[in-house]
Amino acid sequence: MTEESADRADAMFHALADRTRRDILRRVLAGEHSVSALAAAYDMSFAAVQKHVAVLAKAGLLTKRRRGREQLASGDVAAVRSVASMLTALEQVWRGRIARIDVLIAPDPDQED
Amino acid sequence: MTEESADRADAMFHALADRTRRDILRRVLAGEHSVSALAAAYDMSFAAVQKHVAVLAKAGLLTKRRRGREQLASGDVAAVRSVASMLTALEQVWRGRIARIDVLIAPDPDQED
DNA sequence: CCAATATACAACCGATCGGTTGTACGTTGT
DNA sequence: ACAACGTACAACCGATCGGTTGTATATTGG
Repeated sequence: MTEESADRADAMFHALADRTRRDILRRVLAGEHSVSALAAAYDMSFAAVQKHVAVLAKAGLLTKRRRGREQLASGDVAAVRSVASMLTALEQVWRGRIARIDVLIAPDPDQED
Repeated sequence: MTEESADRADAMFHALADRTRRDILRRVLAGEHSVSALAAAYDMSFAAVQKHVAVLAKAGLLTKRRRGREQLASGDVAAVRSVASMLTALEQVWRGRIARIDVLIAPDPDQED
């Protein structure tokens, strides 16, 4: 379970670690856009943008719904908030120096301490 | 300097997109730790941990100070907050459904990100 | 002085990344 | 009916990633 949430965190931060994807996320948080409408905004191939959208979708940061031949993407604000809350948890560690509840904050990789 | 802030954002999200680095960051936010003290906590080589620390340092998420032959790492909570504020900005885009696409493309330089 | 400690960094390796082109397939409008 | 559109995916490529080992350089303690 902690392993899964770590996988999810990895995927979300990775998805956000690319400026094109952050820009796409901004657009789909503002409103629904088809993949081709998104692709038109960038100086790269349709396939490249489609892959960026897929990365964001896999991370749960956006969802897609079909409308005819189009695929409409919408940003998932709850997922964005969940990333923000991870950072808030880190900030709380700093604030309180609560080193003892470390399991709550970050699912530890295999270490023996 | 939109390009530089995007570079910084790339570096920060990338640094956070690895569970070992998130765990290291959590530890150094809780208090100063030498690189070797950190390395002792993980089932990987010292060099691997040292590189993770370097990635976090390059992203500005931690700072190092020398104490004799040791290098003490501390988490930079301001940097963590700056990442959180990027997500808050995204959430605001969702909340307001900002229709001004031009603002999304060219963020005004006097805003904090 | 000398051995142990702490760090840094280079070289290497397999895996993944971010991009490309090409192909396939369902949907739509005329 | 059928050409154009929208999407998905595979194969490929150079670059980067996350790890390793090995070496170099300070610094410390006995």
